[in-house]
Formats: sequence, structure tokens, C-alpha cells
Amino acid sequence: ECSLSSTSVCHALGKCDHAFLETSRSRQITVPAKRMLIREGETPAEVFRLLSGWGARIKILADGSRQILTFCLPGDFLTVEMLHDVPVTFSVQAVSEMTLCAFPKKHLIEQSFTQPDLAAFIEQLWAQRVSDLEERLVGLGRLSADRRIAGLVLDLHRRLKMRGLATGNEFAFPARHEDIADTLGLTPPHVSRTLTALRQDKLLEIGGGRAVILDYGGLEKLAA
Amino acid sequence: ECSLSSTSVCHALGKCDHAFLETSRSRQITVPAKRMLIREGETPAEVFRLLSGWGARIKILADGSRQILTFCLPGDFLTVEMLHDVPVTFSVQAVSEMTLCAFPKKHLIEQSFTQPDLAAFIEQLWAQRVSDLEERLVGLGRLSADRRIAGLVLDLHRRLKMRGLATGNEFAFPARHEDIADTLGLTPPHVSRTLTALRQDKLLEIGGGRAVILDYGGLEKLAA
DNA sequence: CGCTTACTTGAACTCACTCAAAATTCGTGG
DNA sequence: CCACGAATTTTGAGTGAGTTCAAGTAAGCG
Repeated sequence: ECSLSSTSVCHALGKCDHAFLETSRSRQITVPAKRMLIREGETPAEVFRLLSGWGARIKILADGSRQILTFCLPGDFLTVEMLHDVPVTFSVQAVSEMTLCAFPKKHLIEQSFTQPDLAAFIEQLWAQRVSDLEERLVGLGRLSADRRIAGLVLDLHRRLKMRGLATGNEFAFPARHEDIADTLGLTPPHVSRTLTALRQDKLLEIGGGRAVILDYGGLEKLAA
Repeated sequence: ECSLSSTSVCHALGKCDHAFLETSRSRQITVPAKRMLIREGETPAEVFRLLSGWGARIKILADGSRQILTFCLPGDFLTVEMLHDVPVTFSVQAVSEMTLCAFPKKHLIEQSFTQPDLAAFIEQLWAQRVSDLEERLVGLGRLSADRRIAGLVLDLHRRLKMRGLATGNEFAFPARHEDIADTLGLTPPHVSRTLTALRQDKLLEIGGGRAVILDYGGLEKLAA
């Protein structure tokens, strides 16, 4: 049993008053790693919020290859279309086992009529997602492999830290090399080589399901 | 003198009822090519809609290089932040000479309280922009230069056609090779070579400020 | 203990980059 | 209308980052 703001991760988001959302009844579900939860083109009747584990918003290309748009971390909504029954433009896949709570979309729509704050809150979510995508776009277009990885890890660290899910410069990192590769437009072998180089340079250590930022300043300078 | 729905491009957008916006007084301005209109970090008090010419939402990187996020075409809003006074996350530059009309943002905010449709309309704009960015992200991550160009041209053609700004498979194309390169993460020399190859393959002809799609099906197959 | 999955390493290859120069187009003033 | 300078596009040769394909190693897990 959970509500939009009853969990610790939700509190961490702060600022936005969504007390009104607490009344929405929800169901909680579990999804095993690699399972596809939402498929591109579907129109889910529920809005999902991630409680634990990582997910990925992905696109499958004609040739079968996969591009990860963004990782979903605990506290994130898997989709942002809250007021519209429009088909989603991507699929959502579990990177590690996910637990999440689901809110019927129609409750949100009803409440949007009486809650003027909701529109502003949702616009915030959109703006955040757009800003995120723009950042990624810049990285893919212009940066070398080591810089892309540096940027990705710093971004994940920042997002997890905001939610209190990173202790110091260390955090759980369930993504495999293939996931990193599909995010950054690289290949798993090259991700492996680049991570080895970063480890030798004493900047970053990823392995065994955990990430440790060894030299935060150095990593930032690389990503810039 | 123009209003949000008084121009032909606005009518082409259709569907959404924004008659209420017609009452908003606006000013019309002209911007020469290459001029920077909005700078990253600013909080413009107005919302701009493009009437003619092309613009580009861009990011300037630390090393001075430029990444174009999306092209703005006639009918597009340069920014989507309508209800919030938040800093924009990108700059906007004129690709060719632009004429546009500007609406005071505060009028929109006032009207959002009385117009529940406005929230839905704005969410549509956000969803469109996100979908656009996602598409671009996939292209940058996975596709070769010729496929990226094919995808970009088809996307521009689709958007212009919707607005009645493309006759058949031909349309005005004011972007230079440098603009294409900064959009797709390529270099101007390689754009030139790739365009030459596409011309020889009788797929696409770009030059003299115009684009002609010679083989629509072939270009689609390439971009897929 | 055997099987699967994930990661690492190596060698050859390729696409796109860099740098540089030549050719073309565009804009502007005479 | 032409001439000139600037911006843009084209072309060439050499280089390099990342890929592909393949084999080998390590790590979970029944």
C-alpha cells in the first residue's frame, strides 16, 4: 500500500504540495528484471511510480537494436502523460527487479479540475524530462565515449543523491554494460574498455552492481 | 498584427480551440539570420511564435561548439514554458531571417485559471517536443550519417507539409551544412560528402536554399 | 558441478574526423 | 550589371575513435 507522497523517495521530492494525491488508492506491483512493462503505442490506464529498482524508457529500432532514452530511478514516474489518454511513444523495460505503485489515471484527471496546482506540477515534470533529454542529446552528438560515461554516471549520482539513495560517492548500479552501451550509443566491448581506462585513471569504478566515484572533480572535468 | 490563431499556419494546427487566445494583444518582430534571440538561462517574459523563417534551439558547449536541439519552423513556439517563469534551458538562434509574434506570458497565466483546455493544449506541446527529442536521440545514438540526414529531412518535410509549407516533395531549406552538422553530430565536410552521395543515388537534392526529395520511398527505407 | 549470462581482451576494419586548399555561391557597393 | 570580398561548399589525404567478430574468462545459479 502506497500513495504518491507516503514514501521516503516522494518526500525527498519536496516542494510540490501533492497532499491531494494521497487520497488516490493505488496498487503495488513487482516486475522482474528485463521484463517489458509498457510497450510503445499502448495507452496505459494507470500512471506508475517507481519505488525500488531501475527501469529504462526504450525504443526498439527496425533492425532490432535498442536505444535507451533514460533510466528511471526510484521516485520517478515511468510516464508523464497524466492528463491525456494518448499512446506512449516508448516502451518501458525493467533493468533490475522493480517494485512500483500504480495510480488510475482517471483519478488524476478528475482532480486536475479542482487542483490548479496539478497543472503546474505536471509542467515541472515535463520540463525536467525535456531538459534531461536535451542534455543527453548534446552528449550523444559531440562527446567521446569516456566523456559520455562520465556524464551519465554523474547524472545518475545527482538524481540518486537528491532522493537519498547514494551514500557519499557510492551507489547501487544494477545496469549492465549492454544497458550503458544502449544508452550512450556505444557497444558493450567498448564500454568495457572505457570503464577499464577510467578505473586505471582512478576516476570511477563500476562493477558488482555498485558504482564508486573515486575522483568527483576529475570526473566532472572530464564530462564538462 | 497577429494573434495565436489568426495566421494560416495556426489554422493548420487545427483541433485545439484557442479562440480565447485571440484576445491577447501581441507585437510582431523581425530577427536577422544568425542573430541570437534568447539566451540559455534567461527568463523571457514573452512567448514567441514563429511566423516565417527557421530558428534553432541550441546549446553552446564548454569548448565553444554548438549543438542544435531542434529546428523551429513557422507555426512553432520557440519556447514551451508558458505557465512558469523558469529560465530556459537553451538558446534560440535565427537560422534564416525570422518574423515572429510575441505574447506576454502573464496573459497566458491569467487565462490558464479560467481555461481548463489550456493545460491540455500545453501538455500536447510538451508531449510533441519530447517525442521529437526522443526521435532525435535514437538517430544520434544508432544511425550512420546518411540515415541521420534522411531522417532529419523526412521529419522537416512532414512538419512543413502539416502546415502547408511544402508543395509535393519540395520545400524551402534555408539551413546551411554547418546547421545540419550541428544538428546531427557531424562535420560540414562530411555533410557535403553525404549529400553528394544521396544526390548521386537519386534520393535527395539539397542546394540553393531548397530541398527536393527525389525518392520518398527510398529515403524512408534508408531512414528506417 | 555444469550451464548460462556477463564481462574482458584481441585484431582487423570502417566510418567519420581533421586539416588544408580549391572552387563555388552570395552579398554588396561601384 | 558587373566586380570584388566574404561566406559557404566541395574535394583530398591522412588519422583515429569506435566497431565487428571472435575467442576466452569470470561470475552467478540451478
